[in-house]
Amino acid sequence: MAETKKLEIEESTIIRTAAIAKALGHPARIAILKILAGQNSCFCGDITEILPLAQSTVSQHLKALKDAGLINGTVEGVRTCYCLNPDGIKELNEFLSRLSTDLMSTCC
Amino acid sequence: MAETKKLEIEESTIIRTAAIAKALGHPARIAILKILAGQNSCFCGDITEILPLAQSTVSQHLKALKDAGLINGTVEGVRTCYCLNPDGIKELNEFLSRLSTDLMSTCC
DNA sequence: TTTCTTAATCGTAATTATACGATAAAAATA
DNA sequence: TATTTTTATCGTATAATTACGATTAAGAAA
Repeated sequence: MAETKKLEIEESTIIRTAAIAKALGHPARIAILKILAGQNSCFCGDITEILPLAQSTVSQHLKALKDAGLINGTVEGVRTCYCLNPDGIKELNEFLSRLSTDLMSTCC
Repeated sequence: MAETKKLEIEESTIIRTAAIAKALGHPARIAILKILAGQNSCFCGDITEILPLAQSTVSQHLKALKDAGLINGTVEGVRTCYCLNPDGIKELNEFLSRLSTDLMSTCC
């Protein structure tokens, strides 16, 4: 039973880790995160000017990052102000560094 | 020019980071990496017994991990012996921890 | 009120990912 | 040699991703 429970926890960790990694799994989304890290807030239009992508595509990537819990978006009038979500970024750090540790410890 | 060069380097880093993250972006592949970390070598058939996936599907995931440089496969007679690729895992650790650091430093 | 701006969503097309069974190839075994 | 074992690959179906332009909705400005 303890075994089963441990397995369930492990599995949900795997699923969450994979979901975070998936959100990072496109150059545009990595770039967006770095842009948001460089300034403490940003609008979709600003990102669209920086990246060689259409506004609708940038909006889609922003949605993916938001769904993964890595960024927040707060409506400010006609625009939406995006910024990194501290909780999500902490989770990203925790889950991925834990994975790295697990893999490194038995490998390198 | 220094600026342009820096940008190119940055972009290749972003692309590689995204590629590594993409390889991690599926629960089955995270599970496979953990299985390989638990023992220093493994055959496709062993993994197929552990995971609820068909042999051909496991083989596909192994190929994805190999293409991303995260695992090695050496043919041993009729079987293939898979194990973590230390270089790839080091890269994983470097690129993702650097990303975490970049995002954490301005966020949390 | 009308026009403009901004971002989300819709519709769509093309590509990629995921999963499976079936098959093929190569080595081990009978 | 014939059979078995193991894994990669093929063929295929379905779903998801990625990208774009067009449209919509909501607020700001004229």
